[in-house]
Amino acid sequence: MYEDWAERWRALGDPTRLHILRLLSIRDACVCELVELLPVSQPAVSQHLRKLKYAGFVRDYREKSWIFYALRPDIPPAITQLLQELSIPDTEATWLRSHQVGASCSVPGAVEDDSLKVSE
Amino acid sequence: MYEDWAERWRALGDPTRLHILRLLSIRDACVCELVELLPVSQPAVSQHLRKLKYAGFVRDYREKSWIFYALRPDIPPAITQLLQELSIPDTEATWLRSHQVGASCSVPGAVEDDSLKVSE
DNA sequence: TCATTATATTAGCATATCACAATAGAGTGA
DNA sequence: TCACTCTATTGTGATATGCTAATATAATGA
Repeated sequence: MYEDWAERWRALGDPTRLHILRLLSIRDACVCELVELLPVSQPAVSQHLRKLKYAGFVRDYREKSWIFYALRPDIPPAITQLLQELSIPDTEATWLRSHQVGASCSVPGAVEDDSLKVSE
Repeated sequence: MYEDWAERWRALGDPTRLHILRLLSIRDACVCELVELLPVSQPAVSQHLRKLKYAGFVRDYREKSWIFYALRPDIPPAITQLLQELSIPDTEATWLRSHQVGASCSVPGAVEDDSLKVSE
């Protein structure tokens, strides 16, 4: 009976997933953007996103070549509020706000702009 | 940086610990009372309490032979609120409210009253 | 002090979790 | 269709978690 709730809490119990949620609180992002901003591999990001989706914290939608993830609007306000308390490095917030959605991944025709890259 | 928060969330990510917190939201309880109400062994309860204590959700204090655990008053209201949404079986709530603190454990001089026992 | 009770700790096992590398699947656009 | 990119899945290994049984520690009271 408590297991369902525990599973939801557990989804928040990983630093990488908290990081992802915090990034998504700035704006929707596609997987490849998250991969650029996070210090883990693409499969790791993918699996974290799956857990967050299953737990009901994010939803995904396709747009062109990318699959975007977004915070679900129906997250309990209490949790949203607690997430807001997580600080986020200025570099990351700036990166997300200054990049056009999807513009960071090397898809044909995408803008190449490494000047603001956080990693590497 | 997110690890500290993740650890706190993780403490909530187990059904037995949620159960414990829910019970403590009714009244303080000693370990042996919790052991009676929970379907796990005494060492398991003890270890869960240690995690909850470390995560800052509960405090403990000694009284006579028993060590009581109590919800900490400084839990973020958002979390307290979410905990309130967990239902609790009437049997357990009744048991806790009808028993005198500490009266259920077989200490010399303690009242023997199995009539309201939940388990066995 | 000694026996008893309450709680904590340790040891050991089964399972879950998280990471990466490798691979598979699905769109896109030429 | 083919080549390329993006994302998901699978396999595997290291570590963490949760449980019980056994043991240790601490307080009580005769």
